[in-house]
Amino acid sequence: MSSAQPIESSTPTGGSELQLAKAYTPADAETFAWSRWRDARCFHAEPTDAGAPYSIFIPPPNVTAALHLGHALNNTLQDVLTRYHRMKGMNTMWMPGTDHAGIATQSVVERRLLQQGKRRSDFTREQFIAKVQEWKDEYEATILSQLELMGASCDYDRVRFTMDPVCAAAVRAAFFKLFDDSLIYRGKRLVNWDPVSRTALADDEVEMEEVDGHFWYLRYPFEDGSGYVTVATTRPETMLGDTAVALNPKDPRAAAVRGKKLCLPIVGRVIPIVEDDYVVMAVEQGGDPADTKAQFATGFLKVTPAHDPNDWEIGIRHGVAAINVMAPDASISDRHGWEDVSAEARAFVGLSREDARAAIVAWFKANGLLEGVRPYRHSVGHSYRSHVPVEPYLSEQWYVRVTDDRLRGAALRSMNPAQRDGGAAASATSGAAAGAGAAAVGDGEITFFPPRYAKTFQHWHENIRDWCISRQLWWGHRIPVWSAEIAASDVVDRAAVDSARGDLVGCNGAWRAMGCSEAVRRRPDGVYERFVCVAEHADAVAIPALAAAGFRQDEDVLDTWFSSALWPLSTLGWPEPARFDMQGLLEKWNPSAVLSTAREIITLWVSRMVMFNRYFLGGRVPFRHVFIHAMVQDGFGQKMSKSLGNGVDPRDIIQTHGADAMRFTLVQMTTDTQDVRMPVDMVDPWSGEMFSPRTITDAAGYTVADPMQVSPKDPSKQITSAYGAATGKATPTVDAPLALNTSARFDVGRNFANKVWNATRFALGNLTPVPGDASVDPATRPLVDRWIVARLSHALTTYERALASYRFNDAADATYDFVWREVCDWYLEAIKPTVKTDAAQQQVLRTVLDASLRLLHPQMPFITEQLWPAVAATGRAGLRGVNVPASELCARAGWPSVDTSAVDRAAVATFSRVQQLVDEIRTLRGARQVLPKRKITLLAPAGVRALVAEAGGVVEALAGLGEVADLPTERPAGAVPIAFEGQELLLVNFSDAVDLGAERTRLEKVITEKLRLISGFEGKLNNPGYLAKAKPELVAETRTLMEEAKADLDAARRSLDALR
RNA sequence: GGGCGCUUAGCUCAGUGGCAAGAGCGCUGCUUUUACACAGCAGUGGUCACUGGUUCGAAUCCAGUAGCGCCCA
Repeated sequence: MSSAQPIESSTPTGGSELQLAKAYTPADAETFAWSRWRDARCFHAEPTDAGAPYSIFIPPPNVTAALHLGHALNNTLQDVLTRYHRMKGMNTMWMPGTDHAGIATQSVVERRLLQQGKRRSDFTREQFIAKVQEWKDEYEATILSQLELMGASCDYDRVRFTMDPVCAAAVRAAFFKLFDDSLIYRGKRLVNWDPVSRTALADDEVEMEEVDGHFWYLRYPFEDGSGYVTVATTRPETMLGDTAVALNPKDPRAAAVRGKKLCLPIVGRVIPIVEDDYVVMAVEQGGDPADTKAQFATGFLKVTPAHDPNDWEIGIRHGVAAINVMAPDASISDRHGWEDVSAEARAFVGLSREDARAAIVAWFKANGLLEGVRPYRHSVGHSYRSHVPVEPYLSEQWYVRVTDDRLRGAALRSMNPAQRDGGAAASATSGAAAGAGAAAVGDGEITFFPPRYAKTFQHWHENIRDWCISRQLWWGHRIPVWSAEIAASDVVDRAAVDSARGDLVGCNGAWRAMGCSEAVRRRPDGVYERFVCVAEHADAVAIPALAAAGFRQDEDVLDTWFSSALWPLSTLGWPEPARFDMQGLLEKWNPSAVLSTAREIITLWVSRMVMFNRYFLGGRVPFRHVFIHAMVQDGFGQKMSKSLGNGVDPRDIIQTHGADAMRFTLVQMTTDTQDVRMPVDMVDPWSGEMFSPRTITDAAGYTVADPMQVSPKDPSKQITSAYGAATGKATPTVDAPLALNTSARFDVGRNFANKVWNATRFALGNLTPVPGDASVDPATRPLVDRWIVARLSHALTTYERALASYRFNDAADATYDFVWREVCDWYLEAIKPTVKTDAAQQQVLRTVLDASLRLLHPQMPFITEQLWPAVAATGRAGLRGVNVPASELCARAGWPSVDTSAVDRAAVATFSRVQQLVDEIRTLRGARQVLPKRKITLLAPAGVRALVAEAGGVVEALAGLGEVADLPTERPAGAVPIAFEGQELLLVNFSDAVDLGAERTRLEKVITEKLRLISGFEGKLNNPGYLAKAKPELVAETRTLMEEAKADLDAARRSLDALR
């Protein structure tokens, strides 16, 4: 710590209080707290530590970029849970780490290389991976430092990366077992193919561009010569691969063509007519006239499963073949699956797709089968790399058979039965297992918060498709399979392989003896192929042997989610903990307590973790709760993104508001009903002040900050917005510096932190350092002390209940209301006159303060840790029935508790009356603008005076009373009446002269309000249905309220009369 | 196209059948009362998106309409 450290303690024997700076400076607390936490290693957990296990696996952030506000939110919530349970005494471990994010990371690195004029193909695989590795190292370090800045209490000794050796071992083991259990197979799939770079692209690497194209109307004759149908297409060159024509079953012509066959022109292939809902009907047949597609459609759709994703789906639904007519360079080819090449069709083989399009259109025209051409503007996917149109291309990929009951069924059975719809469907999907009747390990153990997300999970699994796990990338876990073509004579069980119709058939050969798993298949072209999956421990022996035998390793890597799916296993050392010195972790911390994540990832990640964890760990679920948190959007309901320049960097917020302020605000805004809008403000680089930027609408219709802004302090000074910088529409310069994004929302947290700081400062100034006496019994204390102890208990209970059901905003509000509204506004104000001289009251204050810091710690760890030693230096906290066990560190302190014996419910009720009385008097003071210094006199009946007496000076102090006396028989001149519990009280001496006009206005307002109330009550009480059916105590309560309101009304009327 | 949500004060959001609809920010007035002006006290502000229904009673439950968002296809 620097000399700016705001805490300076005097000599212990000096007896004087500690000195704190007037304003809270977050940066000091952040440095101070981390130095203590690090020294104590207090976030490290060992399986042998005491306490029931509580663990959380961080959703590993991608190493593509620094953490954004969404990460800040999710990690704050996880940290709140982690710190809370640690304080509860559980054996708490929060596993940190990062994800290699295959496609995303490779893309950003390739994009950066492209700026230097280089491509992936300029490097060897090893060189390129080294480049990506550099990027990863940089961002992994950034991310971990961000987690620390935010105060995340991860077990940093256990940081994992999805491609480090521990995780890689798990990937190898998992793949091997799935392969060996025949849950992995080869399948076909359409990928986004770039014919120039000859690579597959991820969906987000495809850029949609508007293109001026055409619809060609082609005639396909019926096989029986009875005429033709006309199909419309934007891509006539694909017709060589047509295997059906589809129309909508609702089309009026459907019955007439049902069962008929068509003869595909040029090729001569006979193809069926199928009926499918997907087909857009032409306007004439009942299609939507407002739908552009319907305007262009004929109602007949050519189906080319191998060259169009929608046609692929139709092909699967109707069982028609997929015929690939193109080579990887997108030229027409008869060597990639097209076998029925007619003599006429042979002329097109070898043409580029562009030439083929022209030639085919010409052929249809020449043969009188071209019905027409219409211009059509539509969007076409282009490669972000080569900028040519992307070709949907059929290719062979590796799949996991997640539709198997051992995976899909297990995931469904893991659901809490109370959250799962449809008992019948449930037992049907459990298949054979349902017959056994007994629930297996892990069944029914996963509960979603909020519950509605269980539906997403269930629906996903009921409609799940097999999972394509291969990716044509270099960055990732390489698929551990070697393959080679083999002679038919080498196939041992040829009959079984032949009857498997292309599927892999496991076998026991020489490779299995070497520790590998082996399978053989017969390809459609009749060639036999052997696949060998190598287990990691067999690498040294098997790989050289495979290479020598002519086998080649698969070039592809695994989908990123394959290693992510193993996260709860791999990070704990599965399958060989001893190999990495990680014994005991898996048993202790898997299953974890909760997975906290965003909803978009339920299908990609949550589902797969459940399937894998259950499959590899004997049915165990990876986590018992799934908490889905809200999304943070900008002030216009738009996603925060780099390109819109509306993102808020957590590091900027930490700098301007402090980490605790950011955390508190994020926790408080996390409700479970809806997403949260965060209006984005900017920091003026010229003045340092926050302001709301001018906005414009961009081309895509988004509301964004104007690229150039002016300083709110000095309109002659220019500012560049993040949107301007992100889009290149403005460039930050010395004369127009970049403004940081921030949000005024975080002021709430900053103000609260400052309040906590100053409340503590006040308390420290009033606490005489003593050993502390925990035997002080709250029951012997004055009303206000008994009240605050009861309210502490209430706050703790509310907080605990809220966290138990992941209602974070309720938890934050509980702390805010208790600390600010109750401790600061009432308790501290109430004890000001007495606390300095009352040692027992000091013990109450010390204890309330100590417990408050503990209560606040999970959400505001830094400020509480910094204040902790100062409070401890005043003496041992604790009261009879209020337990706050001593601790060196707030982060390791026990969670406070209040025994029911120390909770005085009567005190709460009485104090609530005191608050009402004070409020009434204050309202009048406010209305009459009575100066705070002026002491006024209250004239009240005996019952009210007794209440004032019981409050022990609190009413006098908070309402500014100088004297309390009995009501005189005659109303004194200048007395102003107020209503309290249906009685009339008088206030006198509050002003030198009564303003009659103002007084009349006030009373008339009171009368109007009371009349409104009374009419509401009367309406109810005159309603026979209400009297008959509502709960009796409710009716009685209404009557009481009615009586009070009437008394108040009468009093106000009398006062008004008196003024006349 | 299918699914899941949302619409409450100027703004951001609570409030899942019962007192008179709440909080924070903003705004207005007063107060620099030695914890805090990043504050205190008081106040202003709402046809609970719309239409219908159930109920003694609806912001809350049901149905429909409109708008917005997300996921899947």
